[in-house]
Amino acid sequence: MKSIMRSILSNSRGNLKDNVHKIISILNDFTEKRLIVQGTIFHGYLIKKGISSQKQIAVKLLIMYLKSGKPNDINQMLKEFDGFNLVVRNCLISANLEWGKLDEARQLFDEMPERNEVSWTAIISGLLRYGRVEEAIWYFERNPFPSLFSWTAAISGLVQNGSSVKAMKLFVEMLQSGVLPNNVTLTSVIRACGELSDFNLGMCVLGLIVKVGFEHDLSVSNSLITFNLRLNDTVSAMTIFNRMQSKDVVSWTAILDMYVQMGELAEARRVFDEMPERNEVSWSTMISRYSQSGDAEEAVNLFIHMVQQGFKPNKSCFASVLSALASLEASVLGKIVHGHILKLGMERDAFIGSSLVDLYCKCGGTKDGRVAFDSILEKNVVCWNSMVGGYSLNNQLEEAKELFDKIPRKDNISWNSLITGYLEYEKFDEVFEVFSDMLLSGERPSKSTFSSVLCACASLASLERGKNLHGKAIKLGFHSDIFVDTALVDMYAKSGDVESSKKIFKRMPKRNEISWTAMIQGLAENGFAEEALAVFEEFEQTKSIAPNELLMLAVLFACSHCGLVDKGLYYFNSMEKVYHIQSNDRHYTCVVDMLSRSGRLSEAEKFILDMPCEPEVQAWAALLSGCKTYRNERMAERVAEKISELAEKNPGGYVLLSNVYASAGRWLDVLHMRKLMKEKGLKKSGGYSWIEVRNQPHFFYSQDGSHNESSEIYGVLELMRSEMVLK
DNA sequence: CTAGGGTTAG
Repeated sequence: MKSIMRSILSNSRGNLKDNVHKIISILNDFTEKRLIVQGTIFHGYLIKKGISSQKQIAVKLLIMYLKSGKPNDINQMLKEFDGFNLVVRNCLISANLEWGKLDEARQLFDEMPERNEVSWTAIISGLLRYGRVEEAIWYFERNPFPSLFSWTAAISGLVQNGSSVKAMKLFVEMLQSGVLPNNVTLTSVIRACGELSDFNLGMCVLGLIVKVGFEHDLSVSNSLITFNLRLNDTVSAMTIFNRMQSKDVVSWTAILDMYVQMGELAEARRVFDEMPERNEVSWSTMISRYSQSGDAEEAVNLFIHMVQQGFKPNKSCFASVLSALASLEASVLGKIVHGHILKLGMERDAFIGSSLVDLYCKCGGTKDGRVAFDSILEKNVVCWNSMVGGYSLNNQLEEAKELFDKIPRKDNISWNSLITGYLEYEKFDEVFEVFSDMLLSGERPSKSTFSSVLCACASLASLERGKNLHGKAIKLGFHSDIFVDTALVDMYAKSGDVESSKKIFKRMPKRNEISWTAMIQGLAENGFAEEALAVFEEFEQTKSIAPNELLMLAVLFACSHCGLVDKGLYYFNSMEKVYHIQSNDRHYTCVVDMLSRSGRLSEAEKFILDMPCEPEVQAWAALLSGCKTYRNERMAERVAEKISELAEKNPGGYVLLSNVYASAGRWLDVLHMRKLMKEKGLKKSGGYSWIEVRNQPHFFYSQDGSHNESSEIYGVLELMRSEMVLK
């Protein structure tokens, strides 16, 4: 700052024009880098020098303040700059557009006493930037200055909105009206061809490019690289890149993205590290790619490096890093980044807002998430979905439903977010209700819709509904989708129809570790433990997929249920050595259960005591049940002692212990336990069972009430019993 | 007025 002042001062005796140029370039720099504090100090200096109201400088100062995002001072400024209204109003319009205050911008535009080409171009491109295509076209058609600029603004705006067909139509109209494109127009048009994945159209445009003489233009070449990447022609992309006489950051970033597209993230990183020049977009690209491919930590690391090296993150970059922070549930770092965003006035942006909503909700703070949601100015469907998803995630399902009903234009993800919320918290009736609303609304269910709703069927063992959905999925062409098929395998197995489950599993063209887990677990739970292990051996021979924790748990469960203790121990011991999977408490419980069931009680006890992590209460319970079966009362006494210790910490332990005492006939201890539970305000959740008859589940509760037709049911049972006794 | 980078569910 001081050095800038000094250089101005030393020049102050020189040519005034040179000084103005210098001041303007400094102000431009402050504006671009949003250095509002430095800018204000500099403003003070200019006032002192008596040149702050020089026309060009005054406008630049105004733009700097406008871009720094202080909408409340607008009116004051307008009054001060009442000499050159048109320019100032244009600035105001673009500033309002930048803040997303579209209606204010429109009002300002409509009330302008006179308008120039810049005013028209600003309002058209601004509206397009926020997807208000209809309004933009309305203005475009009334534009009295249809210059190359405004044609280009409209075309590029349409492309950015995904309305590439409309953009191409406009381009043809432009050519017909006798206006020739420049390199800027052409880059947008090539992008449109890429969005449409239309090779022939691209070739036509290429002909035009050569004809107009832009084939060696840097921007045009860059967009041609991207066009070829869109069409998966990496060879042509690389050829263009190699033939370019001059390359810039954009070219390098495009090639970086090419390697990502080819699945070579490491190679992309190498390009990134060796690029001759990097800017905030190159950083953004690398950060977002790490975030998208699941390496959130590296994304955040890179972001920190970027800031340390003095790069100013922009909206896209913030959106990417917030998404990475959300998946890491890093609320502390998230709040720091949020602070910076607030300082820059970017929290009103839809992309950043959505990420903030997601971040806070993933960290459990739906209230903070809602604040972030409410501060977004122009909400798109993603913002709504993030908030609905956030409520769903945190079991605030009423809020989720209420907000969902307010979404102006719902998309597939809106429906799925609500459905997964209900599924997660086992509100299965609501899952089906929302699903049928979805069908009624005309929204086509997607693969993830099917996998969620099928999962609800699996949890309810609702075979009829599951079969119905299976039919619908086939009709919609999802019959060989890996997610849908896996859900079907699980649904049929959980509903007891192992044959159908096996049939679907067998004809799956592709399987992932979840598919294999569903099949192995399904077979084991239905009493086909040996077959489950055979499937696991088949899995091992594929060698293409590594098993995960859940798959190994299913395998151990199978071993435990067919008495193959040594095999189970073998698999357990090879988990870390062979498969590099850290065994968790649930795996240990499974092994304890396995040993206890086969009577190897002292081994089980030693195993439990040697565990590197805290054993689950269930592990002790499994051992205790073994003690009971094999009548080892002394060990039972020790284990019960241990369980009651754990019960202090784990409320589930009381329930378990009271059951253990009950089965041992120690009723006094049972009473004691119940009393303790009551004192601690614990309730034993009632067990129940259910069957489904014609899509209608019938519940049977272990405690009160049971079933409202229980007398009839018992009547029939009695009848059947007497029949059986007679024969 | 521009090419390269952005958010949500599974």
